[in-house]
Amino acid sequence: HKEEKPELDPSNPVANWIHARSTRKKRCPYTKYQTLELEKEFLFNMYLTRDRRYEVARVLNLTERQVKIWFQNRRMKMKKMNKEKSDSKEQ
Amino acid sequence: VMILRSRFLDARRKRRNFSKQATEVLNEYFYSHLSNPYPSEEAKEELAKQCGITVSQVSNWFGNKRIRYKKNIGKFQEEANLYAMKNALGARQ
DNA sequence: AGGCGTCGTAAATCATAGCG
DNA sequence: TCGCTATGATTTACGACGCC
Repeated sequence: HKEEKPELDPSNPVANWIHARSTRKKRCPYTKYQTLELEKEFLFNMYLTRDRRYEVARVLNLTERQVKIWFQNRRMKMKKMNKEKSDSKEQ
Repeated sequence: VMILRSRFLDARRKRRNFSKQATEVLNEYFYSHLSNPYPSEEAKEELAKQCGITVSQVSNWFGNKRIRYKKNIGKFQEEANLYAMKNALGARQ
C-alpha cells in the first residue's frame, strides 16, 4: 500500500520510497504550556467532544485540526507505552 | 531475572548505541532492499530477534536510516558499496 | 458523503553517547 | 576534559484506509 507520494523518477533508489507532499505543514514544536494543557485535557478524557476540541484549540491558540491530531498521536503513544509495559512483564 | 526486568521497566536507563552486529544486520537488510526499505511487521520481528532489540527500535532505526540516507546519499555511498559487495559475495554461496 | 477512528510513516527536533 | 557529530527516541502532521 502506498502512502504519500511515490516519485516517478527512473534509476535512483529513493524514487519509489514514500515522500511527504511539499504542501505539508512543517512540524512546529508546541510550547511547554500547550503540551501541559493538552496532557491535562487528555487525563480528563482520552477522547474529545467537539465542544472541548473547540475550547482547547481556542485557549491554546491551535487549530481544531492540530488538537484532534494531537489526541490521535497521544492515544497511539499510550498504546505503545502499554505494549512495552506488558512485553517486558512476560518472561 | 528481576534485574533484567527492572532494566526495561526502569525509566530512563541510559540509551546505548546498538551493537556492531545488530547494526550490521539492520544495514544488510536496508541495503539489500534499497528500492523498498520498508520491512513488514513480520520482518521487523525477525530483525528485532536477530538484533536483540524491540520491534519499535527496529522501526525507529529504519525511519532514521531512510531519512538520513535520503538527505545525503553521497555520505552513505561507501557504506552502500560495502553492503552491496557483502551481499553479492554472500549470494554466490 | 463526511467526519473521526487507527496505523504507519515523514520530517524535524530533542537528548546524549561516544569519539577525536 | 571539551566539543562535535552520529545515533536513537520523541514529537507534529498526514495519507491510507476503516467504520459508522
